[in-house]
Amino acid sequence: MKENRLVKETEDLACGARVIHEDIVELVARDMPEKTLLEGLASFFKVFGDPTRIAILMALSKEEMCVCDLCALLDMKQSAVSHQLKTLKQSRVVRSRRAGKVMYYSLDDDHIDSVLHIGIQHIREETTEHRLL
Amino acid sequence: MKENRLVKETEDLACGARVIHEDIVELVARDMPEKTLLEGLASFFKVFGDPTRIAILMALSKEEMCVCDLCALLDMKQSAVSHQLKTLKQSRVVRSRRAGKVMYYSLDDDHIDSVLHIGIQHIREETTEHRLL
DNA sequence: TTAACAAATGATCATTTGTTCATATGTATA
DNA sequence: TATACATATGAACAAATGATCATTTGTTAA
Repeated sequence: MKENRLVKETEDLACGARVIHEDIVELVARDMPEKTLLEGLASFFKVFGDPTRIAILMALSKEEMCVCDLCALLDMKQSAVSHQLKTLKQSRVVRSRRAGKVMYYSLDDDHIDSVLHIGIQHIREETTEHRLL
Repeated sequence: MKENRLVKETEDLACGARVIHEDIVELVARDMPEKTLLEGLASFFKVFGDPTRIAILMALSKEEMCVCDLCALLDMKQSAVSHQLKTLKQSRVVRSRRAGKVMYYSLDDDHIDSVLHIGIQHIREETTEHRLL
């Protein structure tokens, strides 16, 4: 039976599941990124997962802006904006520069803009597909 | 005073903040995406903000895989994997196809792979910069 | 139809997250 | 130095999230 070559009954896995395609699992396992990279990626993207932060990023993708201007633009408390900017900065998504009392924020590098635009493209194509189907 | 042209003292904003660069705020406000798009983007990216889901996506970026193989690869309970796959599918990040009892999952489109790779690039350059500074 | 199994789902619970309030820093200027 | 202002930060709390357990749904083959 050639099926036996592919199917391995392993009741003793921690997850309690059987492996159906042992070969593929091993192949994929071989070049899975390290846990550190997976976590790094997750916390990088997590930052994009909030509407307020996305709004901030879209704004900064147009212009460098200071905290209180962002407050006005988003109609949000200064504290809330500052907290979010801190999150964004810690993840190196945004950089800041001081000019007297004013702190100016801008996107850290071009990757940020790229990520945003791919997201927008993905969403637009989704809604387009709906029309086609 | 030319400063007065730029500075507008608006104590009556909901956010209680003053606008320092009124012109920039208005400029940026003009082509801010709609709230719907901002929320769409956020929930799209939110999906990338978890190590387990990133692991699943990295795996699927190599090979189409079924649920129990993912369980084995990630050493996770079938239920946990299924729940995450549901999340991924609802956000149209992943698609599924049934073959008998087995459900095969794969990335929804090329955007997903692009997003992942930009993330990886961003992280790599970060660590490179550290060495240079 | 029944047994076996792959996958999905609902409820639960500990943990994380985002906002708010109150307050603290840091900077410029009177 | 004292005051005003731009921003940052800590504590608190409601809301969202992810894993787990138990159970259900859907599919195949005996």
